[in-house]
Amino acid sequence: MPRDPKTVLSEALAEALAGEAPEAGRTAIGLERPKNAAHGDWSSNVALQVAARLGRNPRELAQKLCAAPVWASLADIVEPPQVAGPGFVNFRLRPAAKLAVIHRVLAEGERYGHARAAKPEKVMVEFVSANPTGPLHVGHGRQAALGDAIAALIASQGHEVTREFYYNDAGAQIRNLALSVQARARGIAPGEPGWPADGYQGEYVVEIARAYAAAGGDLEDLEAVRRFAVAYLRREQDEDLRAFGVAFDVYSLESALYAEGKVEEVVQALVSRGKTYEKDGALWLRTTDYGDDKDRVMRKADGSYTYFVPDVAYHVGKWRRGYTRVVNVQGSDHHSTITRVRAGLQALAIGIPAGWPEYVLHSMVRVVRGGEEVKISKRAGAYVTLRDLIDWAGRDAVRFFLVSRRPDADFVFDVDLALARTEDNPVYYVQYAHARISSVLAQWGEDPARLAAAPLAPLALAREAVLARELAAFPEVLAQAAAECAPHAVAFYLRNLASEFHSYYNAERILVEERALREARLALAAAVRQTLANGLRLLGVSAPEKM
RNA sequence: GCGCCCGUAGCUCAGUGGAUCAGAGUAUUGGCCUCCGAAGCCAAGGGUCGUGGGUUCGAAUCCCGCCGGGCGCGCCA
Repeated sequence: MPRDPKTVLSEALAEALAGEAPEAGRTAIGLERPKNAAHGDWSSNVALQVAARLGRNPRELAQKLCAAPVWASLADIVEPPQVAGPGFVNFRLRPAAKLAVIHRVLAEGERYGHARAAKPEKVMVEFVSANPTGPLHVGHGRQAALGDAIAALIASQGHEVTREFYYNDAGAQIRNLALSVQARARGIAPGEPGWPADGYQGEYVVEIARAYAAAGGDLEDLEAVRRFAVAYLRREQDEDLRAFGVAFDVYSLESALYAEGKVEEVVQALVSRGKTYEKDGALWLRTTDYGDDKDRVMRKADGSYTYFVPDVAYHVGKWRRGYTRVVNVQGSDHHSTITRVRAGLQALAIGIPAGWPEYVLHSMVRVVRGGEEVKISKRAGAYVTLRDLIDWAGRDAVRFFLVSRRPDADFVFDVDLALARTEDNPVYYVQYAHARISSVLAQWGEDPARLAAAPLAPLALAREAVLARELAAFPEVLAQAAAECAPHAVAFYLRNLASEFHSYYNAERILVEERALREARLALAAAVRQTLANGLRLLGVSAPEKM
């Protein structure tokens, strides 16, 4: 396998720099793909950076770098570099070097784009973590799609990833749920005498009450009602997640933290470290020492703990389990917890880095239907569930759509668009390219394995070079998306790759008479198909052969 | 009032640790199936990148003010 052009260029550039500007010392060589293809395949701004530091003329330095002797030895890979603009050094790869990626894709297959981490880490992605007080709604769907894709991306870079779901089964809200079910079972409706103050009004509560009665449950036993309701809703949530293609490795329970004494342990540690004080009958944590705008209550006057205390205990557990990188995917309405949890962890001084854990906060999903916004209110019970979305638009479309926007961007999910115009969803566009290529390969009828060695020299068209260039970018797209927890970059990449293929397909025929050209084009198409499939898989979307 | 996030084409959104493009989809208009899948392709029109300053050779991108929107600001979770 030929060496990666980027690495070759980077090393050669470093050598040229050492020759022309030894006083620059060791400098990071920035090499990137120009957005504008007219500027070549690779471009470096190293002359601009170094010149600014040394007080030299950037364009002149760039000229000297271009004239360095090293390029002559790389003549079979790259054309002589060119200076452009204020001092960029631009590279244009030789056609053969550019097309070589096709063989690489076909050789690596499902692994193409994946990387072997120099230092594999134990990574946990915690997401969804919905409390068992109701069905999963659209916001949970966004979180499930995001979290699963982020986990897959990080795993693709060679790290060991665990998907974890944490649920709060110990708080006041669970008690409210139990009281609501009990009330419904007694025939009490919201607003009527006997209805709990913060009761859950959704229809699903009626269903749980009915099921509890059918199972012969004792209405007076609130603890039994609670267990039944939690189990019922957990089962429903699991079914929805399964239908969405999301699976977790570990489920953690808040109640277990109490049962195992982890919460008490953390409180004691904080007290003995002098990070707390008593005031107004409550126990406070000095979170202001760690950037919070005021101290926070840990133990209320009634003796119970506030919600973030078990959360700190939970994260101590994550750290002790060896997760050096933890990504928590949460709605932006929880952003204030970040400071508190990190403050608690820092106050314990057990070696946890200041920025640990990482958080990916996503904005709320606004659902629009019939031109009007559907308010999401769990208490009122009127909201769009994840199950609804899957039923309307299908799993692939929902997952692709929910993951194709930046997490922190506002998000409008137009139900009518998903319902009535499913064919306009970009996911079909990408899948269509995959199916189209599959169809061409089937029509060709020979063994695709042969294509892995097909000579590529016949690929002389500009469009073919563009496709090869796009294919070569895939590994970098994945690496960056994984580092930045930005799966939407993959969705946009796939959209673009599909677009370039459709364009090529319409302009040129693949199954031409001439055998050498035919097989070269088939190899290119097969490489595109493989890359599309690899990208879709990371997003949890299927890559159909027919549709 | 304070904190975090956001403001880019009619609409939905990319690009945002400077230089080398203001872009995609959609909508509108006009073309392309005797030929590998028309769920496709080609083309046109459409934006002083919320606004006013600042830094720089260069700002959608960085800094400050303002306007507009979202989310938080509880001994709720």
